[in-house]
Amino acid sequence: MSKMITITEEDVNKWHFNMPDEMLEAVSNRFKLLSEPMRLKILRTLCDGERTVQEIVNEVSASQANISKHLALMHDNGVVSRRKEGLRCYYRITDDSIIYACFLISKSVVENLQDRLSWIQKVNNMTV
Amino acid sequence: MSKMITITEEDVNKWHFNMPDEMLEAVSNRFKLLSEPMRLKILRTLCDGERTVQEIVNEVSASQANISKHLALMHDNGVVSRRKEGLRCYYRITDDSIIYACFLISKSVVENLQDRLSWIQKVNNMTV
DNA sequence: GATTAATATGATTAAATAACTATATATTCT
DNA sequence: AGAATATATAGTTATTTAATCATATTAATC
Repeated sequence: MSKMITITEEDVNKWHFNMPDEMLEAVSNRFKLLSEPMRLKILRTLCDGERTVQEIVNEVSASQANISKHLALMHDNGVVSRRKEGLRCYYRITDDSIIYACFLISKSVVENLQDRLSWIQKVNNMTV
Repeated sequence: MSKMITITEEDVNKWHFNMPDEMLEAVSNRFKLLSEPMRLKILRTLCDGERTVQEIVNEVSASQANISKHLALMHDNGVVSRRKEGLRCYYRITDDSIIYACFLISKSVVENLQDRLSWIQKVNNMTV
């Protein structure tokens, strides 16, 4: 049986009833970390397991300084963890819920696009 | 039985293997929408069901112009939908996955905080 | 048709930040 | 010790954007 996660309606109710404003600040901050394509690229790479900075630099083809800053930012916020081994520094995703959230948002974005597409097609059928 | 959602490891694998760079752009954009405390406040309000602009303005105590702009932005991106009725405009969350994602991210943030707290406590026990 | 109410939109300003360049800090190897 | 390698960090610049104020649009009511 494969690893999986289940979210119930109660969970969500708990979320929106108990979430104080200060907490929203922290949550928005976490979302902000996920709102850069470059950081998502890095996370996509790390989905497979830990990687050194150089490996990430090669996979996403960006400057070393840039990647390093993004990793530092995500590390400071607990999104990724690191492990030093000699000269290398291995980064990994701290918590799988990040990836689950990425999946959910992707799904939502795709469904949105599909809705718009089908709407456009309907309009086309009407006017042609 | 309450409504619920389940995400498997295969879903996630599908995500990170099939996600092209252009899609990452769209996903990061969606995350960006969720990265403002004010917009999260609005969404938290909408969790209960549809609300007029005025109702939201009252609940989150911000200016009408500000709320209206945030709603317009989220509407343009398909995060919220709207329904006009006379002078009023009712907004609602388009897709529940948004809320599920909020829940996941909140959970991740809370767990992060707890980890740090327990670490601090360990250090305290050592030095006291 | 003028007035009022609800919502949306333009223009401006201040703050945040991604990318870049150059440089610094380890750590390993000779 | 010194060279080479991997990673991190300042400092700068350009871009984005949230909030605000003023105004415009739209719909209901008198």
